[in-house]
Formats: sequence, structure tokens, C-alpha cells
Amino acid sequence: MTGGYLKGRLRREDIITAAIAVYREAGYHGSSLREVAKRAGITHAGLIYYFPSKEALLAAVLERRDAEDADREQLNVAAPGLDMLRHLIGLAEYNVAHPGIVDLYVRLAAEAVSPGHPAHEYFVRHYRVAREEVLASFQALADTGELRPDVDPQVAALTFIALEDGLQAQWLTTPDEVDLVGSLRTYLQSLLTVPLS
Amino acid sequence: MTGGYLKGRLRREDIITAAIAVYREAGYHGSSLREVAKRAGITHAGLIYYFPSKEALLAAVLERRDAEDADREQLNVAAPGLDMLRHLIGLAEYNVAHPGIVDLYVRLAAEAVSPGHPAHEYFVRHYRVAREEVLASFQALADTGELRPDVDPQVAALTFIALEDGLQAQWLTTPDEVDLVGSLRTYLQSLLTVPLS
DNA sequence: CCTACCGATCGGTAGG
DNA sequence: CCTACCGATCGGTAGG
Repeated sequence: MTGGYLKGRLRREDIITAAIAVYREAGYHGSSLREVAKRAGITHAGLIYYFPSKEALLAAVLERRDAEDADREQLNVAAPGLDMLRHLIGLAEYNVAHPGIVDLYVRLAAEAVSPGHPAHEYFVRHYRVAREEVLASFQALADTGELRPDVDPQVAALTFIALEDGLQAQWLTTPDEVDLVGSLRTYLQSLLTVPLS
Repeated sequence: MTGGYLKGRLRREDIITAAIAVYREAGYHGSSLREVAKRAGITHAGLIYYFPSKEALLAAVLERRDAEDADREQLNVAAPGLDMLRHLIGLAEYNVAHPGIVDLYVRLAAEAVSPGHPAHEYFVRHYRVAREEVLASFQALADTGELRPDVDPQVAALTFIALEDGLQAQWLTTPDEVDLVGSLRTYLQSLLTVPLS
């Protein structure tokens, strides 16, 4: 009875996977529904049967990213503090092993700076959530004296997110000249009074 | 006698100015020669008379950016060291006052991460030059004991560039929640043994 | 610099 | 899900 629905769900997942691959190579604006459809093995009109517009497909791609991140978070119920920072380093290591994901993220984030972009609100939320998460960790570390007393948790949180983003772009452009994880680790360590690892 | 040539040069400048405005709003791939031409007050075929292809126009835009940066550098012959760092803060202040330039830079940099993009080589060079410039300053500071002894100049240079780039993207997306210049200043100060200002 | 045009491609719709 | 199609737009060319 649910066979039809199951098949539809699987087809949807195939399309989203194809879309991620295409966005990665051409960005959102630079990609076409026809190219995504071809990789998913259907026509572009067939794709529109599942996702009624180009924007709806983008929304589905971003939803999957969030779902995957949530999965990883759940496996890794790190409390705010040192463990959370180590977890963030782990996420960076995961990213370095999956350049395609980083590529997609960097390109979409840049396109979406303009308020009219269909993913703009997504990134506004994304930045806010990321900042709050990191801030909570720095505040916890401040409470236990593990954060250097001259470090402002608010500034440190903002800076950490920005540093991660900037390193990603520079690493994608010149991979051989950027040690993404090492640089992050060095930065974090410089804020702490205890060894990070 | 040079009247014709002068007029052509001026027209070229008009077109480049229009291109910057359009790239800023739509990115390079998202913009059209027709839109650029319309803002410059000519037809798109007229534009092609001056710039033989879309890529040639992009090259001219990047050349102008380099020329303007070089002008600012020349006015401000800062030697490597503290003065140079203050100069970089000044550049960040200039950028915050000119969001359009930052927008263009962030969008192009993200599009150009892929090796096939017409501006890819430009950004490879841009990152390398930027890193070397900042590295020279940190090394000079290390020699005079103004850099904290536990700071590696190489890592600090890479990190500074990445931080600036990441802050720009986050600031463009959520301007009210990011203090770009203040964050840069705080970061730099944390590396030094002497007051930055 | 323009008019006029080309082939290609785009997102989306109709109708089944 | 497909075939067939739409109007719009693209970069670039011809020819003046």
C-alpha cells in the first residue's frame, strides 16, 4: 500500500542528491533543473512533478543539510564547554574529508548574502544558531576558569564562526596552502588556559 | 587627436563601473551583458565592441580593483609591522563604509573556488599576496618582540586573512550582529605584547 | 557604436 | 512521470 509513497520518497532523495552535486559545481543560480533532472535520470518536467519550483528544490537541499547536522549532533551530545569545542574540531575534520559539502556551503552562503536570495533567511538563522551554540560553550568555559580571563565570549564566538568560514573559502581555493583543522585548533588553544587535547 | 581614444577610455570606465554594480547585485554568473550595457547607456552589442566577451569584462573589473588597492597602498607606504596592521584595520574600516565592494568581493571569491572559473587564478594570486604581506608584518613584529612569543607568524597570517573574509560574509548577511572592525582589532591585539592603538 | 539576428538554454505549464 | 510547448533571456556574430 505504501509502495507508491516509498518510491516517491526515494525518488525525491535521488533528486536532492543530484541537486547537491550540481549546486556544488555551478552554484545555485548557475545550475539548471534540466541538469539536475538528467543526473537523477528523469526529465526536467518530471523533476517539477516532485519539486514545484527551483526554489522548492533548494529548500529541500538545505533541509537535508540541517537533518544530517542534527543527526551528527545527536550522536554526539556534547555539553557546552571543552567537549563541544572538540566536537567542533571534529566537524571541521569531517568537512575536510568532504570538500563537496564545504563547496556547496561556501557558494550558497555567498550567493545568499543578498536579502532577495531564496536561501537568505536560512543563512541568517544558521549564523545566529551557530553563534549561540559556540557562545554557550565559551561562557561555560569562562565560568570554570578554562577561558583566558581577557577573552570576551561574545567576540570569541563570532570570531570562531567567521574564522571557520574564511578558512573554508581559502582552503577550497588553495588547498595545499591552508591547514584548516590545524589553524582552528591553534586559534582555540590560544583562548584557553587548559590544553585542548 | 587623442579625443577619440579618450572618449573610448571613459566609456570603458563607465562600463566597468556599471559591471561592478551589477555583479554586486547578481554575482558574475547571475549577471548579463545586457543589464550591464543598459546601465552604461548602450546596447549589449555595443558593450561587446569594448569588451569582446563576458570574461574580458570580468578581467577588467578585477584589474580595476587591483589598481585601486595599489593606489591606496602607495598613499600609505606602511612598512611591515605595527603600522601595516593599523593600515589593514583602516582598510577594513573603508570596506565597512563601502558594502558594495565587499559584496562583490565575497560573491566572486565564492564563485571562483572552482578551478574552472574565469577569476580562479586571480583569487589564488590574491590570497597568496595577501598572506605574504601579512606574514612579513608578523615576522617584523616577532623580531622586535612585539608579537607574543607563542604565536607562529605563518599561522597568524593565514588566520588573519581567513578571519577578515569570514567576518565580511557574516557581516553582509547579518549587519546588525557583527562588529567587523572591532572583532579584527580584538583579534590582532590578542596576538601582540604592545597596544595596537 | 547600432539593428537585427542566431542557436542555445532557461523555468515553468498543459495535458495526458 | 513524459512529450510538447511557451515566452524570456542568454552570449555572441554579421554587417554596417
